[in-house]
Amino acid sequence: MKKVIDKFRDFNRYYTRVLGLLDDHLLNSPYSLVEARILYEIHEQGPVSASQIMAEIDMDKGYLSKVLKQFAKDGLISKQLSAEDARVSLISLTAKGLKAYHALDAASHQQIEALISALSKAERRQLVEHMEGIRKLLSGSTKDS
Amino acid sequence: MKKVIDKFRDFNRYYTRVLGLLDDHLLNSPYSLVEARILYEIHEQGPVSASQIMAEIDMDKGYLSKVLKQFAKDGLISKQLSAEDARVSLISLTAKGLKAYHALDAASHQQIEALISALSKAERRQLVEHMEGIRKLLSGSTKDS
DNA sequence: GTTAATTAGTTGACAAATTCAACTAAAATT
DNA sequence: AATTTTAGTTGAATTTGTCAACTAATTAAC
Repeated sequence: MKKVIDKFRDFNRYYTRVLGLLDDHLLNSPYSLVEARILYEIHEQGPVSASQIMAEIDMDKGYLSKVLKQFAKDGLISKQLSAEDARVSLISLTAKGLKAYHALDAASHQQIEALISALSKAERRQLVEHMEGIRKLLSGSTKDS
Repeated sequence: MKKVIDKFRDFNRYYTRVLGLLDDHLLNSPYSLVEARILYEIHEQGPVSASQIMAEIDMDKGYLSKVLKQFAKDGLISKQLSAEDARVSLISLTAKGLKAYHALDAASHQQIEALISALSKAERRQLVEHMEGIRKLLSGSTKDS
């Protein structure tokens, strides 16, 4: 009988693969994983600073800066200087950015839908319970470092 | 009340972060994520072909070839031509490779241990049940494409 | 309230990771 | 025997990510 930690690690390998399969699909889009995630955060958090994005997604600030620069160049986002702190720009999605986000969102949604298509209502409820259970058990250990 | 798919996606974002934190720790080692995973597969599957590794980890064969080349150069693996099929080499860990694997394995083990250190026995059992529950519910949908 | 230390973000140079297509050689198919 | 497929390699190119140095603004210290 395997120990808890080994089972945990088995699951991590398994779920890494699930996430990989889901992400693959995203490759029909012109956006990388991180780009998609950044668009998501901007959409989610309304006008948001680069620092706030960094707090959500762990990534190098230099790299983030470059991705945002490209987004701006592509007309996906707009920046507005913060009134309280002139160092920070608050970033929002433009109409074009919102459209890009929606496309990614819809694709991702469909992916998951396909993944759970065979599950009954009860099974879907169980699935979500398992996910929330894991999160509950691990939270406290995964607070922002 | 959020729908199942949205909760699924929430969990994916959450768990991506958990995996990211765990992987971070691995950065004290001289090996990248994929390298660690490849070492794991070689250890797990005994003498194994590059193709078999590719079946487990989804990655470009050219890239895998290069990583394996470097492993060989570093003395972590040895190759032996397959008796049945002269195109394939069967890869094994050398003593040095095994040592490298064990170091990674121990570090990863400790990481998880730290993550669940606050959990009681019952909670750990629940955690594993949730993980196995997810896997059971999703398997069939996640067969090799 | 001027100096020092932090913080937000940018930039360029660089290194690492990944992709891709062309290639060799062996095996399987027709 | 000729063709196609499969395993693996290689080099060139791109993408991705890191790092340190930098500017400008804010906060803390004295």
